[in-house]
Amino acid sequence: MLQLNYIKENKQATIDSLKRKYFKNAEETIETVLGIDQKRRETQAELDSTLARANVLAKEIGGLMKAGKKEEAEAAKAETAELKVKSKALEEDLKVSETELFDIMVTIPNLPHASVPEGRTPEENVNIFEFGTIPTLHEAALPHWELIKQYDIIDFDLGNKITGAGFPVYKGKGARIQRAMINFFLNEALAAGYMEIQPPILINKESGYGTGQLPDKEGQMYHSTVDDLFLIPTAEVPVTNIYRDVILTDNDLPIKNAAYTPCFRREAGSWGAHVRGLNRLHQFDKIEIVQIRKPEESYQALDEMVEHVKSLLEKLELPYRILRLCGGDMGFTSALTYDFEVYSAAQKRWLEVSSVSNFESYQANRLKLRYKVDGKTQLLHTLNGSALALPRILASILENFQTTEGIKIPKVLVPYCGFEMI
RNA sequence: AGAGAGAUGGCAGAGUGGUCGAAUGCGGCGGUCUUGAAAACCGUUGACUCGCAAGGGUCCGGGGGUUCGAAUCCCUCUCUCUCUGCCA
Repeated sequence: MLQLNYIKENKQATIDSLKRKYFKNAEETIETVLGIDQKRRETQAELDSTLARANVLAKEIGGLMKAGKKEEAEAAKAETAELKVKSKALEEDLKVSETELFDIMVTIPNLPHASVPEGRTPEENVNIFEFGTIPTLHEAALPHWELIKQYDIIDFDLGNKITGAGFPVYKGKGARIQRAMINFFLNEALAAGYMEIQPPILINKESGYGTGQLPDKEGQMYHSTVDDLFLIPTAEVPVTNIYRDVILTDNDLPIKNAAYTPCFRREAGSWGAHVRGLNRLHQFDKIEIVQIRKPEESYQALDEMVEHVKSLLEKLELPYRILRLCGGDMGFTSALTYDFEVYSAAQKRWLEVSSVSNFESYQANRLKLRYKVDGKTQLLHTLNGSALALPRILASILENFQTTEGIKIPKVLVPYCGFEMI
């Protein structure tokens, strides 16, 4: 959620920024917000003075009763009765204004950082970095969904039998390479100064609201209705919510957490050739890195996270590129996002394997995540990124490293796997 | 799942109708003392919100009620703990 004070003080800049994110009706929305806020404050001022008067009277009545001045006490009582009716009505009004305001505020996306490129569609994202060379494969090279069958390492039919589409079963070397990647990614995060966290993978509603999955994106999460809990779509949710309703001190900062979890996404309405095999799943594994920083340090932290993800992909010897997302393609809550894409040689496609974002104070405002500076509380900045999501990394390893003799394992993973070839 | 107990500030823990945003202890911060530290002592220390300010309002798990007045009484919901049962 944006900060109301910022909007008040930077009305035109807010509107202009929202347009860069292709937010519809920016002017009207901001006007409405300011109008409701104005009314809200007027109502509150009146309510406060009504209550103040009632408080004074209540104290007086106590004194009058003790002094035995019954008549005066009764007169005061009559006045409080009136005040009570008035304050009740004002409270109702205030509640209405607050609800209206909140309902609009949650529909307003975060404002893009100055460096976010103009643009509406994924084609307008800006390629800012490329690494590695795209491998030339032998003639009989196959896409990963054929390779996994040939080597019998991932079984979609079996997953289908046990659960349903999008829940693969990893077998033998398939399972072992998964475990190897998890350990590799976690160890790299540890070496980069992140503290490892093992969070719950079911979350309650409050947590869903905290990071913005609720109220809108309810349909994307699996819901356990008996207990009203949701399966996490990403470790970002439980890890960031550790810091919900928290006031940190200087000594606590910076916070750098890394967590491996399975992730669950219903992804309603997605189908087609682009989602074959490992390209899109209902359950997958991911290592997520989360940082909580002081506002003045958050962009430096973002760069640091980008460097971390770069080093992972380079150690895995995968060709990749980094895109700076344009305003129209960026997520609702993000101020600046870098997407990492790995080239998957047999599919001849770039696959998104990581998304690294700075949310500035947008999430923190809803989470009430603050810290103390000079005795004042101030919102912190939250950042997160995948480091990394497993399925598409595995897909590109399988495709890019296939040879006529088998699939080579990237050197860095060999000690973790215990084998060099599939 | 059954029975009981409970939910108060960063933590522990008093408070059972007005003078309570709340004793006390711990922790934190500042200071005295000390070469420095510890100890001791003194002071200070909740959040949100309206207001230029002075100052005001709200918050004792959530919601509702009784009352001139509620942390305190009533209703309700949620959660936690203990015992019993089940279980990795």
